[in-house]
Amino acid sequence: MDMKSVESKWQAKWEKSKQNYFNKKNIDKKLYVLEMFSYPSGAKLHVGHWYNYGPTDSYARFKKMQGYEVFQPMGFDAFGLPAENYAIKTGVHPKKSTEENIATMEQQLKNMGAMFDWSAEMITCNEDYYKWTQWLFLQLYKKGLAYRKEALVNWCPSCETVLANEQVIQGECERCNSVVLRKNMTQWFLKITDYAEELLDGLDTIDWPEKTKLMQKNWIGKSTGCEIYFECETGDTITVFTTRPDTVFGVNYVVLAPEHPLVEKLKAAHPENAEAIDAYVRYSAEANDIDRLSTAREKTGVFTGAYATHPLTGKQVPIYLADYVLYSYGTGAVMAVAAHDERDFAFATKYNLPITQVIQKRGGETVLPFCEDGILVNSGEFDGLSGEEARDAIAVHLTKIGKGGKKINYRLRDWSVSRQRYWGAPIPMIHCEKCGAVPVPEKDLPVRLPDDVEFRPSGRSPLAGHEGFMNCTCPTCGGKAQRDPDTLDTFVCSSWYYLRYPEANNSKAAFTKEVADKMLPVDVYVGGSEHACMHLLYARFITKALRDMGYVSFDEPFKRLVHQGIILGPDGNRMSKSRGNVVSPDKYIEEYGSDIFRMYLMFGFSYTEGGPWNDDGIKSISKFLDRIERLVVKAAETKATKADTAMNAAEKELDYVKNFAIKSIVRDVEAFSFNTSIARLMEYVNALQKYDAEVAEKNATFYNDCILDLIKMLAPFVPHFAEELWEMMGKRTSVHEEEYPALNEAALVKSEVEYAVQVNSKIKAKMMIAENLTAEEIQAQVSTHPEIAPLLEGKSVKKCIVVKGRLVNLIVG
RNA sequence: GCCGAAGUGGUGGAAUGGCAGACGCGACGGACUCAAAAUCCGUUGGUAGCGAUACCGUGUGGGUUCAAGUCCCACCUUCGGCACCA
Repeated sequence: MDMKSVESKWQAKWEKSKQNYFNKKNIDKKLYVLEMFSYPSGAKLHVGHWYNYGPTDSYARFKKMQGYEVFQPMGFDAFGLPAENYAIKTGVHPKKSTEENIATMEQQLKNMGAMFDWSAEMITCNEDYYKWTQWLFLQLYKKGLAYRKEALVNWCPSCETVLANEQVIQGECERCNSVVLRKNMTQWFLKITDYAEELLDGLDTIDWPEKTKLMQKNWIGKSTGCEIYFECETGDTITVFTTRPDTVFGVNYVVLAPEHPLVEKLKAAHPENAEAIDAYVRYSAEANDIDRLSTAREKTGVFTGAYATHPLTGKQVPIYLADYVLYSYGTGAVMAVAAHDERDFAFATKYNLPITQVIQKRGGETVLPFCEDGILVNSGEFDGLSGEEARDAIAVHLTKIGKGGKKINYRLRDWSVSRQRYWGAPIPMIHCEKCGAVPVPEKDLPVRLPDDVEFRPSGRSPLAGHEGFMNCTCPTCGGKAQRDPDTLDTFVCSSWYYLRYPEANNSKAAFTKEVADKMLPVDVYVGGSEHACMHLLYARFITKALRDMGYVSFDEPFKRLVHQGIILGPDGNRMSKSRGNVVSPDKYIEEYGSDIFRMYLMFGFSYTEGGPWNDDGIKSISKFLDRIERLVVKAAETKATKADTAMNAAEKELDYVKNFAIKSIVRDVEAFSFNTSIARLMEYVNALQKYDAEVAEKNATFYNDCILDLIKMLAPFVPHFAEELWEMMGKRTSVHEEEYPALNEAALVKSEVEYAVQVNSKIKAKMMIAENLTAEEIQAQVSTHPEIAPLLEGKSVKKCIVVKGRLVNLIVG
């Protein structure tokens, strides 16, 4: 078959019939199947896109044949750094390169033959989309979930620009390899930490890979502990957070992060140490990511000269600064228990500080640092308690005396969304000298991204240099004001796009509650696991925030999540241009067509595992389809050679294989186990060939139905090929509008089943045994088997295990 | 360092605690052909044997069980995530 012409023929028909468009009339049967939309950074689809979209489309097509009204849209996540970097390198405007890439990719996606509803397409860099991204930001601002604060950003001193975290590769700028510094800048943040607890709890309600849920759980990083107040000699209170209040009697010193606000006061109180303190603060501020990431980095610190009072013992403990304490976590201060914390131990050893043991190992010698749970010693009234008892008792005691209490901390940080970049949605805020930060009124959206901007790095946001953009009037006081020169992180664009698809063309609203509550959540979401702690977390947060603002009624955006694996280069490494192991789908599409390419992707790999690319498998799929074609061509000409009577043995066998395949495929496709589904199809084709070759007098009606069922079963996997065969069989409709073949359980019941017969757990024989026998009858029958009987002679059967339909195990002695 | 996943023939990969290797690829043998391609049929985990068959076999070592690739313990290797989170 000439696959290329067959494919374009059917693609044209589908486009004309609009049969892949979602039909709102059937909304009560909706199934929202979504693949992560693509990022048009390269000009063409790569194998990864194909592997995500091809098999998932087969899933969607399969569900459609099962009677669901499938909604499967596609769009482009079109803002972002690669287009801008490309522009900086080549001078081509990001808008131009993005539009060209999208045009190419759209065509390639159409050539794939997926049942995307192109009427719902949207592109995040278009005004009619980013207008609503800006609207979303304003709603978050109104709700108090967007705020501005000074924060550290990645700064490339050579490019003179801020870098996103993803642009920092092992501490270096991805473009010029300069060592990235950290710099304080005022940034917009979204308050995702408000939802930390709910984001954690919600994980129990969704059908996601356990691995991904665990990654999110660790990322959110809940830890339960205690806050404890240490009175400082300056009269200030140093609050520390600890998960080990049971070790509080072992505190040897208190450590502040170098950025801690109290540092200035301590310096003033101890001018003799000011110089050393200043030097240390400077030292840690200059530490770059490479040093920071080094696991072997030695602990450093400096004594402030000041002391704090231990809340329970009243003892004076020295206050240190050390950058192994992070200002951004907990309270930015810790109590150091050298005997029971590895870091504190290392620090105390280095600076010759005392080490006080307060926990004893249960049964065994305590080797310091001892960081596990044990029995309390040297802890006054708490001596003898176990770790768990002591943590509770000490927390209760601290609360009673007003020196602290229980506290929960999360590692999750608020989401920084300001990007000092050009190719993104402008942040819809105005800065007025009189009124401060003022939101752009919704009626003035979108805040348009101007085209004529110098986007080459200059040390500030590209938009800041565009006077026409920057200068505006304050919506509150009418005075002169300036726009925010930053753009939104592209993850903001992708945090809500699934809400937009069902109403992609709504010009009055981002989406409506009425439609969203019916169409969402997304039933099955398929994409790479690399988004586990970014996009997938942000989207959950935004959904919950929108729910709290009353815009939707559901809690989670993606009910079920599936990650496809990664297709590696033929050498087993990740595909990369520098390795030269990139496999381009195009030449295979050219040679074999998209159906064969898709089926190979589904058959050659375990979907969630992926693996190295290999050319051999694709030829075998091509041959498989050739065999089917020959079978169907012949069947289309087959005339009845036998009266339409009851099935004979050969027909029963064929019917069995067919129904077995149906049953297996229904289960396996649901589990995204495409390779086994196709294996069952191959078995069915083998059985059809056998029947065709061996049975001279065919039951033509039966055989014809078998062939039609085969085509229906092929349809989700090779959609164009199946349409062509369907037409060959004289059909004038689309096979994709057919119902999936129904399972006939009765066909799977066999009168005799093969049992494996074991004696003392070793297989000795195989035997056909009637289906309806009791365990006793089976044992009796097995014992007469010529291979088995001699083995039982003179011995007694002590036990007989019968596994219905599978095996018999005789234990003899 | 911590957390997680995975290790199965020459190869891609299958196996609700119940016949390991489904279905393919490759290889070997055969049919068709002047020949080749294509197609069709057969064999194909290893070792020993003409053979029936026997023994061994799912990273390594233990264990639980009538029965373990699957469950438990320890270890090795690879991959992924986090990384001074108190």
